[in-house]
Amino acid sequence: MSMKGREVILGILQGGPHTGYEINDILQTRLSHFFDATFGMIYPTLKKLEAEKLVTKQQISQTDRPNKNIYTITKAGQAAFSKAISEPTSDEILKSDFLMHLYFSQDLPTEQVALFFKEEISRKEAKLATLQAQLATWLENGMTDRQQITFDYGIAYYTATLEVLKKAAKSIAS
Amino acid sequence: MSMKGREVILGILQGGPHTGYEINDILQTRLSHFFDATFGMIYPTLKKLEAEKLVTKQQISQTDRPNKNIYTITKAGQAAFSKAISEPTSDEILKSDFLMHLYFSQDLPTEQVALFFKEEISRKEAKLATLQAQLATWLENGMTDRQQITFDYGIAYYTATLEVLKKAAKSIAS
DNA sequence: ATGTACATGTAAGCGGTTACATGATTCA
DNA sequence: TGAATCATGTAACCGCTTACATGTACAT
Repeated sequence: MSMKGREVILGILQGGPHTGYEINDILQTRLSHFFDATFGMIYPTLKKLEAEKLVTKQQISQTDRPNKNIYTITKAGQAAFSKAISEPTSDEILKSDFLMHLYFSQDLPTEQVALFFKEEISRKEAKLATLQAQLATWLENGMTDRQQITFDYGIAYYTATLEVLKKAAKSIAS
Repeated sequence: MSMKGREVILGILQGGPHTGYEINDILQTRLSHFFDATFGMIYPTLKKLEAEKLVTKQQISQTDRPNKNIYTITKAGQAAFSKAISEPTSDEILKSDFLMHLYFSQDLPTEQVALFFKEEISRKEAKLATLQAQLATWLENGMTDRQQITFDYGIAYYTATLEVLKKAAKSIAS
């Protein structure tokens, strides 16, 4: 079994105490090319983790901004995380709704397929830009060599697939 | 919302009647780089689809092999599929347990990380080989130009990521 | 006026996973 | 003798999605 939201959140908290909002931010900017998270998953998971005593919550009252909860990993949490990270890795999974549409698009008009391409290319370019924009800040705040590999992987993945997409988009238009 | 198992199975049945076993085979060989399916999902989905009258079942008794059920899409099923395929496409999602391990691997010994790399490279090479091996048969049985793009995408994706992985594996070993 | 950043939560339910159960035939 | 191919299913459960609910401050 692969690492779930539970273990991923513990992993982020290993790097220091954070609020749910900050956890989401890290996930969206640095891990978004290989994990997808939403608040709907983050907050309930944090609650469960607290109930299991794998993290502790510190409530901070703020006047100008909404109150916040800062979560800190416990010893038990660190043990749970160490165990998870040592487990063998499982298969990578790619789910592409765009490729699925394309695969079964025989009865769709060219214009509609062209629109699907346009949208997928935009989304990927945006994702690539977000990742590239992160590099500077990330290097300043401390990026390990191993994390750099996950970054390179993301760049290569977006670059290679965008190239196929752009070539194909041209060919179907003609 | 993206296409779920339900719509994917309807899409395959648009191409002709099939058993659950055959549906799995198509999914594993031609769509495995952008969709993941298991029997645990296929059979229950087929059952629901039949209950909703989107497909019909024909039972075939066999003596030398297990009996089988051949499913055929109905008009209502075709309508449901047409609707689904016309919907806008949603974001691609990549889940990589390997990259997650790598991202959080600071406390793991080099040898263990090296093993993770080795396993991930093997898995990806196997996937790439399966896809490439399909090409000939697929072209014979009829492959649309649009399906060819999904194939090219898979090859590019595996090739580019394998390259990053192989380079990185060398660098961490030293 | 509109959007973005900050900030947290719940309830219902879906869609899939995991584990189990069965069994003949053919090929190496 | 073991593995692969053919072939189908169920039951329990989990993990996440979706939709909803709320509110301030600041910038454009």
